[in-house]
Amino acid sequence: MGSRLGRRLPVMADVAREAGVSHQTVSRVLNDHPNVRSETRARVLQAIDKLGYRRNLVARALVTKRSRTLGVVSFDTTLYGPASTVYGIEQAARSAGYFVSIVSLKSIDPAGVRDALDYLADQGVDGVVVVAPQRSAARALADLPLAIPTVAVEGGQAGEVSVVSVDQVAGGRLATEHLLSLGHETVWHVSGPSDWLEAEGRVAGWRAALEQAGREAPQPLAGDWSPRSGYEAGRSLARMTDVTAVFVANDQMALGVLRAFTEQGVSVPGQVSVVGFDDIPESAYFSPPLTTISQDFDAVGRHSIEVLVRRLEDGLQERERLVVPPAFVRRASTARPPEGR
Amino acid sequence: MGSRLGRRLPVMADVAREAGVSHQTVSRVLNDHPNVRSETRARVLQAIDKLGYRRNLVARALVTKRSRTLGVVSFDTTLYGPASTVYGIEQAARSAGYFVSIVSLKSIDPAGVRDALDYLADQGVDGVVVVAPQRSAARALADLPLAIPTVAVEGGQAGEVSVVSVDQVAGGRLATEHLLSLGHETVWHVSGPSDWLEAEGRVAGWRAALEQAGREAPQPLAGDWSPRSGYEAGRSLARMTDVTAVFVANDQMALGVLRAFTEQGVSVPGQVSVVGFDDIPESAYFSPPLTTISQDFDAVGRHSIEVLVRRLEDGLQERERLVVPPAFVRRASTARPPEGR
DNA sequence: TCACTCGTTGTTAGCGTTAACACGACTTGA
DNA sequence: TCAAGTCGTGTTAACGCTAACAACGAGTGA
Repeated sequence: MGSRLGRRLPVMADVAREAGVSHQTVSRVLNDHPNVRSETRARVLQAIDKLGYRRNLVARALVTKRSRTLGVVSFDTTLYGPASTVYGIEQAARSAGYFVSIVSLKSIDPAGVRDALDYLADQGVDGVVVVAPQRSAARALADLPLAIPTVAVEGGQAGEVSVVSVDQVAGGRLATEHLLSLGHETVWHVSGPSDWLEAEGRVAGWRAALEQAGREAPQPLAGDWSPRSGYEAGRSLARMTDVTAVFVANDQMALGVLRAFTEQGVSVPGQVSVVGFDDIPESAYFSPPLTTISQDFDAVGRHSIEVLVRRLEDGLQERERLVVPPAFVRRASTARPPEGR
Repeated sequence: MGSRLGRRLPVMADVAREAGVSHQTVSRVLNDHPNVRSETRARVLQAIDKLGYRRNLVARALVTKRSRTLGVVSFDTTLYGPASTVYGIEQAARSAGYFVSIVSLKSIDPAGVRDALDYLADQGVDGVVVVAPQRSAARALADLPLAIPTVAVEGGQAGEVSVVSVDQVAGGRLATEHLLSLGHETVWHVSGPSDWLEAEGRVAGWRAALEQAGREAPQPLAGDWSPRSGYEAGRSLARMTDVTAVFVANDQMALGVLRAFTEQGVSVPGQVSVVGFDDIPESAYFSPPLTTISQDFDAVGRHSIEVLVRRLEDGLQERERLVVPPAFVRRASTARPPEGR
């Protein structure tokens, strides 16, 4: 298969010689140029096949100034959300004919984002998707002089970049309205870290739903997305006798909340109802199975590539914003409030 | 910042002109060539800074025939294990000065692996890490005529490729021995899909530990890593009155098992003890917190890059195999067996 | 018949870098 | 003092591809 050791890989000129044409004709065949006689084309293709020739994309990139590589900058791809988004991005990019080069950041300070973009720019990527869920990252992106077409995922409002995101506010609303509709007087909230845009959006949705129903919004408890922080919030909540419904900003923290409630003998959903966010694969098997809000990460990834490719290939200039709606998933962690609590 | 619109990016010749030297001298400065007068070097650096020059890595790759890009082929990076491994790989590669290009496969048939490698080869990667946890993928890899230096993660024995993996057999042993040491008569097993090498290794470790203790190995129940399949296995186990200890091949399935036991009124660890595998971030907050085996995915990722870079830069030819030991994590899902069961 | 167009192919000139070699100015040692 | 290094630098030629243009024969309309 063209790997006879010690021989150098065939180049276009070798194919040309084999087919008895010029290397430019080979190039034309490879690039589907219309003006090539079909007989010639066949001869070239046969030579390509015989020699096991593969076009050198680096040389091609040098002359065309396009590498057909997209960069992805993301924060901790170990987390379910980012991992799923990046997965969606990668699938979409590949099927659009682009390679994907990834940088995943431990901490997402503005300098980190800047460095990552420089790094990718050096590599010669044609465009970049930045998964920038923190406000600071989004701001950094907005302030940067962007030499390369860029799309932000969950990237806030500012700046010139296009943004694709899940409607977090709607998600927070959905969760809260569900609990209110079951008859709960009010809904408590365990939020994500305050500099995360997603956390902010969910808080806003929760607050809006309460306000609309004319209910008082209790002080939210702040977590950091980890089950551990949910557990701590859960211990606090278990001590308060007037809590009957909690909207937790992600499923992992909800797991911690459930754990704390179990330990304290608070029954879910008997005494307290709990709603999570994300719909991770595990949440259907929590005890009890978790009612939650699902985000279509895959769609987010796909859309971000669509937007980017539109800009790259059709030369679209105006900035786009695309919002993916979340979905409500009813399971067993929510019920009507208890009679006498 | 060198981004004055409408002007083309500066190239080496521009820097050379600015500094009053030849472009080759600029190249020497950039590549830390020793024979450059320090005064000249300073002048060049100043010109680089003034023009905001950045070296074109594509042109460089064309002439050096090395792209400083590594490819990663992985199966479903949405799963915690692969995601963490890929994360470790990416970090290690970047700090070794390599870019990382990712292909994540939905299904990992041999043709898929082959295509992914071809695809990356076209892009001009210098080396590849294949996360190949299925036997079929490992076999495909072993059979392939590998034009590019390749390292397999969890890749089995065959072929010429170097392999980095976690010692799954030791993990299975650890889990089983722990349960036996608590006084359980025997240990049941919920395994992963049979074509996964990891599943196979865990089964082998479990079987070996039982054999060594002179116990009968019950028929293992086969799952597919999902909480759902664990739940189903759990329902079967709950019905059998002689089960007091279960080793589940991953934490997600263990979650399903716990859920089934809870539903059937089987108390954990009161009546049945459960051990998982992986130590995902959630498992400390399961009900009860899960005793499990932790795998250092990060170390696996790092080692795979070390092996690859050794081959790339020091020209090492012999194939290496590196095994990372798993660790036992005791939590609250295991206890002595009940008296009269 | 001639001028013109069109389809097909070849020739030449880059893209921006590094490698290889050439060359003069110094040093060094006999 | 001269042959033989070193050092610092410049010149030229690739790397493998595409873009731009040139060339040529065949068809077309006047």
